[in-house]
Amino acid sequence: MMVMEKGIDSAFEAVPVVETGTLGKAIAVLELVSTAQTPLRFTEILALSGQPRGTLHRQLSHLVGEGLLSLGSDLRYEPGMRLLKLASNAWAKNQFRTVAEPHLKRLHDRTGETVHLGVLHGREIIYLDKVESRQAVRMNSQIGNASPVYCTGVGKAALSVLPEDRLADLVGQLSFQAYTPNTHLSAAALMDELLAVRLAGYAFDREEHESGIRCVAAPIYAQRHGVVAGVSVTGPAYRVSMEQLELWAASVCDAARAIEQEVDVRLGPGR
Amino acid sequence: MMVMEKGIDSAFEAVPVVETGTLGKAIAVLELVSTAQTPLRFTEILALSGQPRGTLHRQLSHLVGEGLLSLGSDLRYEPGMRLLKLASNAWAKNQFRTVAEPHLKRLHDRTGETVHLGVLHGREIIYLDKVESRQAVRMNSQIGNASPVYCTGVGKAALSVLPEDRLADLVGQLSFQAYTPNTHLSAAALMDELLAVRLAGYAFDREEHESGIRCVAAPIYAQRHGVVAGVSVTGPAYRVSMEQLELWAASVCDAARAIEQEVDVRLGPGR
DNA sequence: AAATCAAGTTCCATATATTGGAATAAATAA
DNA sequence: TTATTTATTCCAATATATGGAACTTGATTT
Repeated sequence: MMVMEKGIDSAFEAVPVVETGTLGKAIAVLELVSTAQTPLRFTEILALSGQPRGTLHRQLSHLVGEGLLSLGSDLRYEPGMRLLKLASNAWAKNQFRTVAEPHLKRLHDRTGETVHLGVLHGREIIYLDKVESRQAVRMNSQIGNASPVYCTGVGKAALSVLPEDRLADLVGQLSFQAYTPNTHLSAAALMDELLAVRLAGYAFDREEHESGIRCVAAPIYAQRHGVVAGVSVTGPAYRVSMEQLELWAASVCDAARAIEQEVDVRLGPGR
Repeated sequence: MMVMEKGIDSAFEAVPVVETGTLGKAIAVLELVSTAQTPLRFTEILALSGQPRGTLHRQLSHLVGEGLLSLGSDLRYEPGMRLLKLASNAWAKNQFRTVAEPHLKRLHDRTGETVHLGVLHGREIIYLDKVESRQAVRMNSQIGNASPVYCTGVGKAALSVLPEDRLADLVGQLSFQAYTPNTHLSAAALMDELLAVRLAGYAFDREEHESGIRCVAAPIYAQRHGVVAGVSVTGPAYRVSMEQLELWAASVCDAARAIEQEVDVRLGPGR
């Protein structure tokens, strides 16, 4: 039943490959409610989840009892505060993030643009940290945010260092969506670009995820820690030319390599 | 078995009052790992959790399978990326936060100091949002962070609007810790101050949680939504005098009342 | 190398919690 | 009021979790 070697699974699989029992079903309900655009009523969840009434009712009451969901007086379920608390802990103590932090700052000092740190989780990139020029818009909006691998700089950088078989697996499971006119829409197109990324050692996002936003990213492969990740420098197209990004590529790669090394030193042999 | 009226439970109880079955036990393990200062090995968790070996092993494997924990190649368990993703969704879509946001910004514009929005969850305050002057230090550190009710401005403000019986319950369960020389250390002392807070309509934090940090806070009681919360303006003692805070109190109260009203309008009758 | 020890994993009969259909109750509308 | 939708509770059947013990694995010592 355990099909993967232990340890390095986290970066590759989000959807359970192992049995997760009743917990898995409960978390599926949690995800459903937490992904919904607006608080849901019992019947709506019933329809979406496909669970039997009695079962769903108990699952929800358990989730509410744990503070993972909250039930308003209007009988609508929405994500609970405990999720924030758990995640806050997770984020604050994350060793990979802690190690990377100063390097992100330095990269930001050099470029003056927004720096992202994202890790590969299943078929998505989850942003772990961000250093922003000024607090222009919402500052936290990005952290914990999940974005597609195939149209973000960090995503393509991360993919470029995956072992061949893992990559094939993952790309096979992707479904492509045209966020902008520049978004890659086929596995073939993506694989083609990954070839170029592997040669250069860094990846661009040429307004593929969001019009008017481009970035340059470099991969971080912390094998021992089972982390496949990436750093990027992002900016608005009107201010940051592709030539500029090209010039920054070296710095981004430096930062990535520095993080990689420090992670290996700090979390590697010692642990 | 259900002892509380439905709907308004979320703000008052964090620890399960209802049975939460196997989910509860799994989440307890998750919390344990996620609260630890450093990634834990199986045996350490075994000792801390008090569960039998076989049981714990399965719980952990389910949590890992769901991406809530991750297991490194060094056989240490640490919080998984999925927590961040779930929380990010929860935060981004939180209606209370969304409604409050512009009011927080306005309050920040008026005062120039850091503005916090925190909600009462069980015996703690969980920070839901923050508007900061400049990105001095870590900007995200505060969101999702849990702080004691008895020594934060937001905490005392929130307590001041709780119904008598709920308040008694909650205060009875507190255990006090001296974060600074100014921290209240007894239920009596806290209740005394709450009396004053109720009269004034706002609360101070006189360097009770962190030396050199003071704030003024006002309560938000969104009954319909089952939310007890608070807004605050926080600053370093060297720059912000108590007199200054006193002057800001009116603005803070205005913001709180505005949020209260808008929540009632937007989430109240319509839903 | 072999032996020892510690840490992690699997096994399986038993106990228990989950399951899910159906009945009930509560809220809302006609 | 009655009708109707929606939420909650009930309970026998069943699947899942439980937990002690056996087993593996890997490191350390003799």
